[in-house]
Amino acid sequence: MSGLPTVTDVALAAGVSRQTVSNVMNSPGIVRADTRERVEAAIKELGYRPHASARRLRTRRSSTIGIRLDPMIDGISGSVLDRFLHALTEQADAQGLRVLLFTATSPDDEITQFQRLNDGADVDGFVLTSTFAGDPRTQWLIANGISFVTFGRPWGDDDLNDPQHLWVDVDGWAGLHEATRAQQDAGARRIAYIGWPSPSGTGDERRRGWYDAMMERGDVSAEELARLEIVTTDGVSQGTAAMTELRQNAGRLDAVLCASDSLALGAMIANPGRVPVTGYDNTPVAAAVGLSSVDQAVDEVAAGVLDLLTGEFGGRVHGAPESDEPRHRLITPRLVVREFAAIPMDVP
Amino acid sequence: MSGLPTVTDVALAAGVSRQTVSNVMNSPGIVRADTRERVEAAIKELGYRPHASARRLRTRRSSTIGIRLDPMIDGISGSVLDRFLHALTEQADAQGLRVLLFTATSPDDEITQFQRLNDGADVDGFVLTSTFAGDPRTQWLIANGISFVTFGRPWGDDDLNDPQHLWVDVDGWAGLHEATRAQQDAGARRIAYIGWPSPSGTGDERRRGWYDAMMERGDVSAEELARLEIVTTDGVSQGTAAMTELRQNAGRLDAVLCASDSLALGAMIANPGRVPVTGYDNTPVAAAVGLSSVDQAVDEVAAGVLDLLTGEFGGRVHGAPESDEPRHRLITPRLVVREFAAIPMDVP
DNA sequence: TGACTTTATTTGATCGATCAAACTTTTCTT
DNA sequence: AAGAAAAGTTTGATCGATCAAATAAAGTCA
Repeated sequence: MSGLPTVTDVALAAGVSRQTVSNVMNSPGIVRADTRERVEAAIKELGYRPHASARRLRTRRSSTIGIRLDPMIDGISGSVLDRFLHALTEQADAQGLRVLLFTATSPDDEITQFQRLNDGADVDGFVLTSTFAGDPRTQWLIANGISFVTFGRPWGDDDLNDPQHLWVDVDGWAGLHEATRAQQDAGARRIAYIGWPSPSGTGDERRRGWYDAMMERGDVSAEELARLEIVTTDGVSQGTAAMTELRQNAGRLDAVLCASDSLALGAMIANPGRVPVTGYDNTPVAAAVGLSSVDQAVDEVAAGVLDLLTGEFGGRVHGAPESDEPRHRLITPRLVVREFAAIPMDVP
Repeated sequence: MSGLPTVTDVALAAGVSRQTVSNVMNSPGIVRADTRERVEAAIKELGYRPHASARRLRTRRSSTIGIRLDPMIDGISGSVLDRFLHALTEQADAQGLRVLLFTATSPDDEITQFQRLNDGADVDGFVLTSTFAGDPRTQWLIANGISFVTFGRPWGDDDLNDPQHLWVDVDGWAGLHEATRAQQDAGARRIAYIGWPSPSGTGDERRRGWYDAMMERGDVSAEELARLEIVTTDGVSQGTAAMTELRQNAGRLDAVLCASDSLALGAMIANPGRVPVTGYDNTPVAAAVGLSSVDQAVDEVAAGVLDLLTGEFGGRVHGAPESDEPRHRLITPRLVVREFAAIPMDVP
């Protein structure tokens, strides 16, 4: 025994066979108690650690999940995915799963990577983020029978209930509905919304949350509501511009809700009246400047992803399709309320 | 051939032996050109992909590097490590290396993970972040002959030139020196510095950059300089407090430099005089609010790390110790100057 | 007790690739 | 052109674990 100890070494030391050692590690139940203890002692004694690659070669599974690390975009909202990655890694670790990162320049390139990692038995499955309508990646994975779970629901028409597409998502509707309610309960009537142009899966959901809550209360007529809504692309300066426009055209404002923290930060900058502003994503920026925000609860998302991936359907996408356990999780976000602290700022 | 094609399948198809196929992939030089083409055609034809785990079992190397994903701290500065991770993954991918994530609850736990991943042939080496004085991790890795590179120089007394400790770091001194110079060139004389308590490896470096630049110019006496310096722990509100204190006790302020973007953001909040504030890390927050900041150039850091890891010394830490190629890289950061945009804000 | 299960353990084969050494072909010497 | 050296290719063994099937031990029942 020159290098690290192997099963054979342990078997020899414990006076049993290789297979028994293997059984102690993988199916302890079928080994008699006293034998098991002897083997466990030998394992400890020799400091034995199973050779992961050898095991993978034989079992054809790697206990590793692959996830693509998206390129950094603006940075503010990008941190949500980073936080998700943290949560995922932490929880995967706790289950003995490893997380392998990779990058890709396009969806097609990403598919190439899927193939490479899957064929090499590098990973057992994938976690996808940033899904979009007509996403070729999910189609390819399904066609090739590779396990995966998406963070983000499928936005295609009839994909939502595709039994082969497991997904976890955050209920943006509920998030904005709650945020709107919170402002209403605090006495606000005229609550504006700065959102993204349609069609945008997530954006439309969030907008609807605000819209429904407003309509339910009925404080504002439908026509007035239209004046309280502004559509713009994401970004801090866009938020500032939108807020300026609202102040000029929307009449009195009791509160402003935004589709993202970037927009919210921008809105705060042009907010001398100190109207309460609420963002979305609860990014570090929101925490730093004391901005209320809707928190996506990445921990719960990560838990859901792993649950689906390793659960009844997870080992293999095609496993046990007859069961009727739900194939997705819709997480309700949490509203984080912060004092309207060191803000507002003045436009120079 | 039921499953995926193997070397044997390719060999059969190309009319050569397994080993020749293997040679085509690993040492193309020793295979005759026409044979090689035939094999390559067969590989393409069959869509053959080598089985990563099998290869690892045999070669005892994995082409994978492990990196611990630090727990999220405050979030603002934490994004530097996330950006580094992005850069590392991207560049590792380009070199055919994979990045495996893991988490740990303490340095000792991290060492346990090192052992597990190393023994299982899961990784060839590690990238460490957030090193500190007397770090047990580097000692353990050196003692066990495991390859690693740290992002962050060793802070122990005589470790800096330890030939077994490869490291890459950003020259904080140069960063603050340049930032100070930039303000001086713009006409500023009385430049304050908000930093961290000593001893702090990185913090002390940065402070010294400011201090040296101030002394070189000689606009301010040493006693006055002491009044222009404030020491505090990191955080947005600490930055606000420090700025308030400076305004009360330090006399006229022409500019303020901070050890972090968190402090800088805080400083800006208590900055009605619109004194130029410069942060450190060039985080998304700095970009969003239009704050000048020192950029750590994570791309260069990542390149340096990979270079050291895969280079002459990288394959094995103990490899070729007789060469005199430098065993570390000191990256010069870049000052990112931004207009003092939508800020300042007023304290309510 | 002896035949018959059930439970526990062992043996031989295998996963897919590469290493090391043997072997064959080509190229170089003189 | 014969013999030596170099280049190219093939064969058998091996990495460390698990699977599948065979064997041994323990427990059950008439």
